Amino acid sequence: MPHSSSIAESASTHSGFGDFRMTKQRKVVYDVLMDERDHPTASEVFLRAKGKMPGISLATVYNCLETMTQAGLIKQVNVDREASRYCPNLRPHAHFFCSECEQIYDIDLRRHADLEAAWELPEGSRIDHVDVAMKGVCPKCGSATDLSKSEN
Amino acid sequence: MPHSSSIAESASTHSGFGDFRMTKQRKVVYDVLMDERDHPTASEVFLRAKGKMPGISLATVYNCLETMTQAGLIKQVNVDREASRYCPNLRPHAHFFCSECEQIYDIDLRRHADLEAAWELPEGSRIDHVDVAMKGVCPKCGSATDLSKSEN
DNA sequence: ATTTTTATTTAGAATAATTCTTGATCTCAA
DNA sequence: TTGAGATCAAGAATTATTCTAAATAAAAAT
Ligand SMILES: [Mn+2]
Ligand SMILES: [Mn+2]
Ligand SMILES: [Zn+2]
Ligand SMILES: [Zn+2]
Repeated sequence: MPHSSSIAESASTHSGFGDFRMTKQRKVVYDVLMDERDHPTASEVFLRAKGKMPGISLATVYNCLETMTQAGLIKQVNVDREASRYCPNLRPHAHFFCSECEQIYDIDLRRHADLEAAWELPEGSRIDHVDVAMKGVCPKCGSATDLSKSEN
Repeated sequence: MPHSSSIAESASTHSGFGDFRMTKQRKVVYDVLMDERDHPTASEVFLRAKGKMPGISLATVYNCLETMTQAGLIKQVNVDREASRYCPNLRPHAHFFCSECEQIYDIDLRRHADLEAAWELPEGSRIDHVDVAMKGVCPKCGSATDLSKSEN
């Protein structure tokens, strides 16, 4: 048996595809997302990936992010019309976007919380996916802003 | 007293701005959204607006949608990376996107439902806005699909 | 091991939604 | 009426993303 076996090393296992290959490039892109779980954009992933594999191209980064999203290994996260960001956290979670530091934070669902119960869904709707995005100010920026506002 | 007084006829009243003018073009764009509350894109609004005001330009439609969004008269709705759609429904509501008919439906919040309670928000977070988007199949398409699937 | 097939990578061109620029036109208020 | 600021309009520019086509790499078949 060879060395470590992470989720990223088993190929077609996790996808809905019969043929998803965890290539060197895809591994690098996946590792970039796992290294810093800060929801980078494709361009940011590209820059970081070049550190590990100088020859990789932006097109390939886009390809990898696309196929891995399709395969369900990562998630694409959209905030308004900004560039898509990517997230390797597969638990169901919401995203909190701090408008001060422009960081995106993962927000976990409370146990037993029923998301769909809060909504007046028409009878017979089939829900495949629920996307929750919150905007505001994170605790760190909130206290910093409070201080700068009181000193005037 | 002249004719009807809708929300769209009072100018700076509803905005955070000191100077928002409800111009002829903005009224046309607003009325397009009110006429068919189906979340059209900017291009769709443009086509419909030309019916009421042939000389209007796409740039102006974009400008109107932008300023009216800023003013809080309408909402911008984003589904994935697709073109933004626009919605004049100011009540807090979620959006349901049917992947069959590609229609967007407004989903109202149940009374007394507490959206933020479902999430493990870090202490001290300030939430300004919560965005909920659901994807699936609407009742109409759901039953239609069932029939076409069983006849084979 | 060699060939064949298929998937993937890559660079650059193309696309599409949106934003920007600039000058004309309109509106408000002095 | 006149001047300042707001808005409109046409087209250029931007930007994230997708597409294209040829080269490369990996898997399967021989
Ligand atoms: Mn996330
Ligand atoms: Mn709506
Ligand atoms: Zn912050
Ligand atoms: Zn439908």
